[in-house]
Amino acid sequence: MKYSNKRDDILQSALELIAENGFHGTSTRMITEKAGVGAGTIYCFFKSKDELIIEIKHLLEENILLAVEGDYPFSNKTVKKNFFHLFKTVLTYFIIHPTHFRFLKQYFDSPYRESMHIRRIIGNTGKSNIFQKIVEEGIKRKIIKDLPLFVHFALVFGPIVMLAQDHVQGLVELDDAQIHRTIEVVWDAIKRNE
Amino acid sequence: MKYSNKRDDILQSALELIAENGFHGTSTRMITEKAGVGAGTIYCFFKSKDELIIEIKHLLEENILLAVEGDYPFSNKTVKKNFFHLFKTVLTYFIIHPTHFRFLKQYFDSPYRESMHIRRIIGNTGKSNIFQKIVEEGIKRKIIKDLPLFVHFALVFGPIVMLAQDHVQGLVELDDAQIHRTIEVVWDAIKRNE
Amino acid sequence: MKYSNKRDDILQSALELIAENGFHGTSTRMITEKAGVGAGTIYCFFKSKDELIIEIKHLLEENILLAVEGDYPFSNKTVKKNFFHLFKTVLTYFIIHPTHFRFLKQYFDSPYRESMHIRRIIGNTGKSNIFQKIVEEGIKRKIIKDLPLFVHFALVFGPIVMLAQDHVQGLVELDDAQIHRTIEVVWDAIKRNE
Amino acid sequence: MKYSNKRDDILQSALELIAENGFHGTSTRMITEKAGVGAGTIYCFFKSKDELIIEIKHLLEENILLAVEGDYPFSNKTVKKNFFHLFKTVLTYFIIHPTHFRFLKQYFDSPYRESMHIRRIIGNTGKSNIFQKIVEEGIKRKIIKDLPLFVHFALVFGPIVMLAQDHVQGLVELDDAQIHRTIEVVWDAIKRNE
DNA sequence: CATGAATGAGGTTTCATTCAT
DNA sequence: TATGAATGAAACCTCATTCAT
Repeated sequence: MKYSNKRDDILQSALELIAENGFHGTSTRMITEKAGVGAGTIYCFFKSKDELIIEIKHLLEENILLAVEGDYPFSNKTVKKNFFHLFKTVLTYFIIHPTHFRFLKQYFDSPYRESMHIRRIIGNTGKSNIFQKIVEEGIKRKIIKDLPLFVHFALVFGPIVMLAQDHVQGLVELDDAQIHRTIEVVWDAIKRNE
Repeated sequence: MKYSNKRDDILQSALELIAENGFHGTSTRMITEKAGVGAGTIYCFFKSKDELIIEIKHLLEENILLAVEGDYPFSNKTVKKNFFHLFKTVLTYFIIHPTHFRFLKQYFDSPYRESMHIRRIIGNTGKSNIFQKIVEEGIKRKIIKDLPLFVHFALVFGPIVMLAQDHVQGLVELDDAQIHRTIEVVWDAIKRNE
Repeated sequence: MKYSNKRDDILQSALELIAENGFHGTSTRMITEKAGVGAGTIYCFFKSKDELIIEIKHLLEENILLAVEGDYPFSNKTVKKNFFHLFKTVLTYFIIHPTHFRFLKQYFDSPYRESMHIRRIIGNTGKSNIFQKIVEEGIKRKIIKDLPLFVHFALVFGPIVMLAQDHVQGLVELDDAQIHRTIEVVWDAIKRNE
Repeated sequence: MKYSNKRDDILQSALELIAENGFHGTSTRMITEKAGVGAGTIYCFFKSKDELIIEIKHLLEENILLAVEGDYPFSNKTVKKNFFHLFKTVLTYFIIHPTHFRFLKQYFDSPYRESMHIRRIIGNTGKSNIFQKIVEEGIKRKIIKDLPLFVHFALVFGPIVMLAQDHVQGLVELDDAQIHRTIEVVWDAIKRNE
């Protein structure tokens, strides 16, 4: 095994507590108590509370990327199919993993790491910029409206985040049918008329 | 004048500091120093730091509502015109008052007041529910798609918040033409086809 | 009054505790408890534990300088009389104020402030460098041996520090007669033969 | 070999680190890392960090004693020659081994082991009290002034320590000629006039 | 209404030490 | 003998809040 159990326990406890109470509402003491380890054990694995938080962020990013890319062959499909897949996978991921969503929302929105933005996860980060590719191909093929990428991003991920937020807060229930209808509507926004 | 100058100074200082540094990054000491008042003076006007923050939120809410309603006669116009007015006013407000946007973003996203949500400002709160009225009328008249209100909300305010965020962070410049084009696209999403 | 009582209480408690237990053996908690103030009160007056310690050092330095210069007119006397006065005053000061001696010894010897040295107090600091003047005048008048200043310094203050240390540790009792005889001997070292 | 390599490595690392950073500035972790051993290995050889430090002190004491006694036949020589030999050897030892000097200075000056004193190394301790013998013989033969031993000690070792300190801190360069001249001056102090 | 000295609970982090391997 | 993961007490410091003025 790559890491000891305790390391994982700490990561999991921190993820859940921070999703619940925010960074500043979560003391290292709370984390270690929930994880069932000694108060100093965090510092066997992470240089500081900050590093722990950044590590969680990295793990979640990898996770989401995996969910989106997975074994789905983007290159064999139509622009519309790719778009539907991306939208559905991301929204579903947030609904299935509300804790991850809440953590990331706090991470990107808080002044904790000012320079980051949720788009970095799905949009432009690292090896992957699936969304950008879909949009650019759609524009080139005259399937999608010719708007700046950041507008497309806002049109697509703005609703995703807000719906996930509603769901996570228990204000609404999103089933597959509802999600599918919503994607159709967003597609109406970005697709070219006629 | 309704309030003493000192009270206003405290509110203004707190608003700016919190927009910049977040709730937990802003100590009462910072607020009183920036406001040029004594360390204890906050407690002449507010029961606690929390109450101060809630008061700021209320004031901003009123402000935005005023900007949206202002002297615009919603009842004399078409659904589309009303929608365009609402979208443009809200987004423009956030762009003109980045400090307000940042404060509210932090307020609603943080676990500070778990039960709140940005929709409460514009959507459903208190005396006003303009958005709801526009949507319901549009649905009744078969101009707007028949979707749950919360979906419409996500489709409209999701992009607004994300664009405002981009603008506030200095990632993009949103001029009137750009805003107008974006509204058209969102309208494509929610309007009925044919 | 320039400072509140509490500030003085903290200074005094810190001085005594550090003289007894050293810097690292003295926690801020010990200081505040001995001073009878709250745990955070140190930070009303000093930016950090370090600043508190530095402030104590400054006060002691001023004190010693005052004792040495006082109203003694160095310029009216012979080199030998001036030397006797300086030696006696410094050694006596350390004997009367063993706490001050112990604090300063720890301050200058510990790697706390590596760059400092006990000579700075009496020798070269700030406006005053009495010892240097005495030595230089003595050399010019051919009363004192022509050696580098630092050697003279070691010859004179080395024994002073070591005797004070003996006294402070209770190993010996130094009375005025003993001190006087000792000065004579040190004078034998630095004075020119014939 | 008497001790395992690891034990020696720990002793050497601790000596160097403590000379550089002081007792409290040197963690057991630093020592074991520098020594290239496991974190717990210290406790295979020493009951505690304190015991390790005391062991180092003992080793250094033995070392210095060896340097002073070496194969120099104190009993065949004059008081003055013996005195010169002792002074020169001790000062030179400190200059050659600045790490040892710094360690011992910290050890004796800190409240770490309150009861100790530098004199114990050379003066009165254990099997050896060379300095005492020289002084007593000098007094008996009317070569050295009839002063208490501790005064002689201060007169001789006070300057030694202070010069070594200057040298170690890089404030001065002490060559053999300089050392020799200095011994002459100290000798002027303690020798009987006429 | 206004102050600011004072508080002390609670925050993150360090570190000597232990113990199962 | 040797390890190093794990511990938890204790360190320094921050900060919302109080209260005598």
